[in-house]
Amino acid sequence: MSAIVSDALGETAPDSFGEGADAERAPTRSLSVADRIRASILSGDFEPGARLHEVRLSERLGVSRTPVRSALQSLASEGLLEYAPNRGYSVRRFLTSEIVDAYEIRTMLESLATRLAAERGLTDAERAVIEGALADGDAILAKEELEESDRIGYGAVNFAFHDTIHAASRCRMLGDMIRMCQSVPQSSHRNVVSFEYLEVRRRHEDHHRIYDAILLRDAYRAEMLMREHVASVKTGLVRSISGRAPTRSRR
Amino acid sequence: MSAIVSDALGETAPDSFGEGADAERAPTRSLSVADRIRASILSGDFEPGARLHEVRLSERLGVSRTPVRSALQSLASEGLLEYAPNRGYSVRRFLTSEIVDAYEIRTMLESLATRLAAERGLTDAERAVIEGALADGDAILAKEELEESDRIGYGAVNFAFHDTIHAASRCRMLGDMIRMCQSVPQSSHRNVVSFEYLEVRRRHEDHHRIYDAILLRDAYRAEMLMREHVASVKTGLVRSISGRAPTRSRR
DNA sequence: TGAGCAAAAATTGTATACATTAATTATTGA
DNA sequence: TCAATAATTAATGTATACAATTTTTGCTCA
Repeated sequence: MSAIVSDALGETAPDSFGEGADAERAPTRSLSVADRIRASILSGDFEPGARLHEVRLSERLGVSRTPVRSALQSLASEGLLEYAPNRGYSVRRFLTSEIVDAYEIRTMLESLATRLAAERGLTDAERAVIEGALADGDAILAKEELEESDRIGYGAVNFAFHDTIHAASRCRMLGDMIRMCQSVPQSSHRNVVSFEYLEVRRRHEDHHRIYDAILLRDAYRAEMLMREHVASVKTGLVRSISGRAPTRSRR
Repeated sequence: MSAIVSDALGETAPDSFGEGADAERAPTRSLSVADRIRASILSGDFEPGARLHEVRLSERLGVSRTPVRSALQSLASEGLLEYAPNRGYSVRRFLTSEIVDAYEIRTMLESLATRLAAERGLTDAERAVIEGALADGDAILAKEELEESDRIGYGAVNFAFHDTIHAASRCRMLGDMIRMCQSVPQSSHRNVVSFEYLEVRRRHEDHHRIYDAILLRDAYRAEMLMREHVASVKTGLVRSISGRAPTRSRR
């Protein structure tokens, strides 16, 4: 992987609860604890719906309940946990419909981010990261077939590409919202849903076209390309959720 | 105003810090305090950028720092406050560009919500609320001119219409995100930016058309109508920000 | 045996004391 | 007089004790 891309990733090792140097660098215990619990949840340490007991977490993490409570509140506001007054926090359950809906939302948000990035232009650093990601992806695909081990590598490429566009939109709120969408299972850019060679190559070609459109400042084309790009991933996901139609949220 | 609409509004009186029956009903102090501080900020009690000292707030509200801290964290995650580690919370400043960007985002989110509402259909109660709002708006506009006192009334109508569509999208995340957009100054549905008769009438006609499209389950037309509807409000806002182009965020 | 209820335990919510960091003021030196 | 720095003040961060609520347990009674 190009050094530029791996730098841009921040490379948070999935140190589930083992206080990585990363977490230790956080300015307060509350933030560090939030990072550690988040990583733990995303790596699947807790079942969906599982309660997170404040005392147990505080003992396990070696801090008092205060920073734990603060961290849990943060994670709930990120959409990772559910909160009920006097009953604490639990890992959020996602209905299939919510996962699909999150893709609908992301389709709109990412295409908007791409339009704004095209309108506002890229910095030199951002161009370098994207070009690195595109080159890395080209290299992975040059083999004409994909191994399971390429999943992580291409996941990083995919993440770097999209994340840099989010940053280039120069709109913090947009980045925050896209991050919320990504806390939904199977919706992270690191997770490449369908991993067949032709699918991945097609999506990588999309990346090239989107980047070209951004460089040419063709905001409308960039927006539409990204919309189709994300929407096609959603379609793939829906198809992969077996044959049955996505279940609708009850009420 | 029709009873149905005013019911649907929940009518949170702007009781800046006076613990309304509403806040008192909250299950925990943290939540009640958050409600009271939020109302206080939105009613303009604090300058943008003003620090919110935990001790002063806790004294003023008659609670300890614990629920105040929890409330401040909530408000920061809503986008109303800014947080810096070891330096506390302050009222978020919005650049003009951020206000405009929030409208761009809302345009996408609200049009998506409208499409989903059309696809998924309305409950009887939702139809009743919207029809009430439309009738109330018709009544206000029947006079062929608007007084300043109509601002609040039409604001309520506007809010009821949009809020019901958000609910009908059956997508909590979408509602949350639209709420984040509305914490941006001048971006609440209650705030009717331009209040000239012809402008308001045009927008109210939009409401009628959007509702028709939803009833007919014409998802694409409903989406596009809402997109244009919100975008036109944005355009009006940009025009009203005097002649100069909206300032771009630095960096 | 099971439903209903009461007591106990466990868990979250709040207050407060202390620790740590940032901001302010005072002091020293040139 | 001003700049740099030390001492002080004030603010936030954390730990812990207590209060209120929820959940569990075990009992009673039909």
